[in-house]
Amino acid sequence: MKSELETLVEAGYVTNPESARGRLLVKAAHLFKKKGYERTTVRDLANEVGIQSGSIFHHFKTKEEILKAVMEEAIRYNTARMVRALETSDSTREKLLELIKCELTSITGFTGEAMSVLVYEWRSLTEESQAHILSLRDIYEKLWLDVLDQAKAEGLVSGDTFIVRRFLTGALSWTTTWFDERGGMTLDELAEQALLLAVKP
Amino acid sequence: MKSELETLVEAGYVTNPESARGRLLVKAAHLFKKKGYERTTVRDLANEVGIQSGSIFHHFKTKEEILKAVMEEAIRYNTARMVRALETSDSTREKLLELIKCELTSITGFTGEAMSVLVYEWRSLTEESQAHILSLRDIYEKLWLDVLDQAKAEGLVSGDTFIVRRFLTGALSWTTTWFDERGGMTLDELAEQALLLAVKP
DNA sequence: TTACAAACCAAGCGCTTGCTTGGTTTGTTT
DNA sequence: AAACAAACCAAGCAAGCGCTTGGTTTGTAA
Repeated sequence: MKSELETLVEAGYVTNPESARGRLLVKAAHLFKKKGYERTTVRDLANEVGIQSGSIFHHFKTKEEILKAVMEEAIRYNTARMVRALETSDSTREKLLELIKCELTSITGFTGEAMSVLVYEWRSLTEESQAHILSLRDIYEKLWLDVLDQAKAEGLVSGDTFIVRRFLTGALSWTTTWFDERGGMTLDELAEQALLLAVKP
Repeated sequence: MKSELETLVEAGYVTNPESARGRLLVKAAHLFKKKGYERTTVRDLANEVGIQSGSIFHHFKTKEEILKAVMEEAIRYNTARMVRALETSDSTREKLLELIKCELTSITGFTGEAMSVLVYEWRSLTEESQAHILSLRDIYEKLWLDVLDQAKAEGLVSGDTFIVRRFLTGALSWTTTWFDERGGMTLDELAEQALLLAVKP
């Protein structure tokens, strides 16, 4: 069976991570998370990929465009994964848990470094790029709010759904700094704990 | 009555914000939050303070030392405030609420910009500075964990206290990106909402 | 084999950066 | 008014930065 990633690549929705451009983006996400965007030079990045620094500009016009691409592809990929997860779950509680799992996976898994960059480095984007990324994030957030509003209507969640979502955003994105699956706790267990932040037992 | 800040200044524990060095730190925190540490040049900072860029190095040996000082003073100040708040509260539930209020105040109030810098810019510190700041943060975190452990012993909190604290850290620190007291919600109301993340109703 | 484009190299330009230097001003103490 | 230190200025250096350039290699398809 074709993986979701393959499907999205073939649709031209995200870059194939095995292409020259894709490998560059993966390494960029890695360095941008590890050292920060500004502290990472194009020479660092070229060295990591194994090419000359000038060759980078065959694939991207500017360094900032690399940062933008790292963020954009991460959002695209994870939005698609969330849409799919919502389709296959029934109850609202289950949908909420799936959203949490999806977000935790996006933070700790394949796109983890890119998601971290998205959170910490958005100030390094030009205003135009910021607006563009923000519009993509709005689509993502709409999925969350719709489910949370449904949960509230069912009495599953109390309190303002905007605030619940914001608390959750912070709590979940912060896991990137401490959670390690090797630490004895699985991601699903962590998701269950996180669900308790939002719903009454 | 003498303010807590004055007391700490006289004890030589933090820098007087009205001194030359103190004003520099306040402006630095402002710029570091607004533009990020790496994107802020010593010329930017000097311009904001109203001096020449070279004059900065009369007060600090390196640019990194400014960043370190911004972080260190913020932690010192807020740790002192937390200790004081715990002294004047009785029940564990009250202590927990006070901790949350303290942290929210540190994030949204006087030291807000510095706390934001602390969260987002620690990678720009040298390893030595990172270790130093971390040791100060450990003292701060110990206060939190002691209260949370007490709360768990009283059945007020369920689940691992480490994880509860980490969820809270993320949720609260994220408020810096969205909370605005002018938005109709007071800080105390927000604190009550945050308390619900940790304790059973 | 030829044709062509994608991918890359080697070299370096122009600019900005953190920081240094030697000297001057300002404020306080005696 | 003398003495001294804290605070600051004016000028610029050395290094590192993003990015450009003209040319070469590699892969692919007819």
